[in-house]
Amino acid sequence: MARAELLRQQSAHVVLAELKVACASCNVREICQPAGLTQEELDQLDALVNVRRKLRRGETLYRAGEPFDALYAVRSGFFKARVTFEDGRDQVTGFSMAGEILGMDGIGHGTHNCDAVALEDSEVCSIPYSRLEELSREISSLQRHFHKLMSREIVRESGVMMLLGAMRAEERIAAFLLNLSQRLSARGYSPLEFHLRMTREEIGSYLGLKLETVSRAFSKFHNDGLIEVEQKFVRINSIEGLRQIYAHHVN
Amino acid sequence: MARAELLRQQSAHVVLAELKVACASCNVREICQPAGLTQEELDQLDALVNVRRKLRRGETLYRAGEPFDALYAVRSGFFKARVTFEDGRDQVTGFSMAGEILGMDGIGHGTHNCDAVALEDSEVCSIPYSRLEELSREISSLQRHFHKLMSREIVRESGVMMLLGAMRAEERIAAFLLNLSQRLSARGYSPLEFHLRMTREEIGSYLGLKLETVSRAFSKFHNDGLIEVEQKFVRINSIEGLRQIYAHHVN
DNA sequence: ATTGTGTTTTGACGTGGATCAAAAGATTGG
DNA sequence: CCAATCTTTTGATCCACGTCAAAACACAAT
Repeated sequence: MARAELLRQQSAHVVLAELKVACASCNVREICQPAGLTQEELDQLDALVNVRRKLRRGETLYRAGEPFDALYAVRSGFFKARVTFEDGRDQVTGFSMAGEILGMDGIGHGTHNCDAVALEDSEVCSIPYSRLEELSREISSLQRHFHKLMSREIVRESGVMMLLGAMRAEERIAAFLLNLSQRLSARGYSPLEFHLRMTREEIGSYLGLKLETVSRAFSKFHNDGLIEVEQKFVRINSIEGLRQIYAHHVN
Repeated sequence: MARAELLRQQSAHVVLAELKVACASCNVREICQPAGLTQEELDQLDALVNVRRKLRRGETLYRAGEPFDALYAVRSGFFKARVTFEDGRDQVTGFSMAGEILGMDGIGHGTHNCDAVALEDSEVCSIPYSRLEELSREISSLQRHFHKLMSREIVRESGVMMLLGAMRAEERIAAFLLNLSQRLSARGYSPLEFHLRMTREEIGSYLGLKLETVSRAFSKFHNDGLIEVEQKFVRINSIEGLRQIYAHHVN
């Protein structure tokens, strides 16, 4: 139901986009819809977020080391952020879904710090950074909004540090599922049924685990009646059960 | 991203306090100076960073959940950032030395996300956040500087995620020592001899290890002739040797 | 100095998750 | 459709680090 509603909004948006009414009607809320903007400010924002880019599954939006000049709002699709070591191994540092912002790691040093890879066919709006800076000097609610986004990314990462540093395998995976569920829910999708866009190996990389461990945890949760898993499809039977694993921690 | 890059990023906290002319008397040695400020702008910055606060060892600068209203520039001393679970366990998410900024995690939700605890007698300058926002709307170089600070904190944390997710105990500890060495060096202290301000347990918490593992790694490095350790005092005999451990990685 | 408390080291042992291996599904391309 | 490749599952074994324990050591208060 919620999903159908969102899809309806998305298709309506495509039509409107051609009429240059992008941000106000876009389901991407992260940066493009701070509250309390005047019509004029909304128009300025629309002008800011102008360039669209489509990516096929597997394509990279940007790579570590490339010059940074824009943030990206994910309009549709799913991305992973990845850092690669010299020896070829890589670590996934985050996943981004529609309505989230990519690229804030590049501001600090003027070059991207990681690769952003589309895990399915995706579309992004690019937000030229220099113009975002200008506009946020004029529109204080945009400024505040942008600062909150950056800060929340800091908080998100310190959450992952806790996952990695203080929790055991099953707790990490329960936390991962709950987090995904909550983010999907916040965007109008079902919090209880969804498709994983990433492989077990990518989940493992993100959580500091091996793919076999991820697989075993999924099987365990299934046997305990907490979830259904069929390949990439997940149904959560007991949010509360997952919370208990997550909250079990030590003790 | 190259491993050397990771180290650089972890260490690169730039200071807001360095923007402040009155901080000429500050013992913090600036790394870089902001460009293009008029005298009037400098005076405005001067007024911004006004309130000082001294903390004794063990005191908290702020606690998770408290309302956020200011950032803090560490003038002297040493802090840890810590997140506490409901069950009483805590995880150290970072260490801050003189010349670094604390509190950016609070912007996103208006409340602090972690505790900041002084590990030795320390002094901070507080920077009222609402005035920082105002001023950064007027002074674009301040705005840019602030954004870089936030972004570098994001990058620093993703570096820690890599430590925690992809490296083994001795590699983490070598990386930790190298990072500390580099940050101290950047502030004019010796990169080869320093006092640890935190306990083995706090190092372990930060690195996702137990204190015994930290202690054993120190002993191992000592036996291999890479470092001298006597309680909190550390002398690095071979930066290169530590780098090799750090770069050795699995396989 | 003395006592108490917190920190560090080291040894012995246990275990959670990695590694190795193999087979069963999925997915893609011809 | 089939063949090739990638992904997932599951079992068996291993080992890096955690856990438990004890003693040495540092430091602060008295």
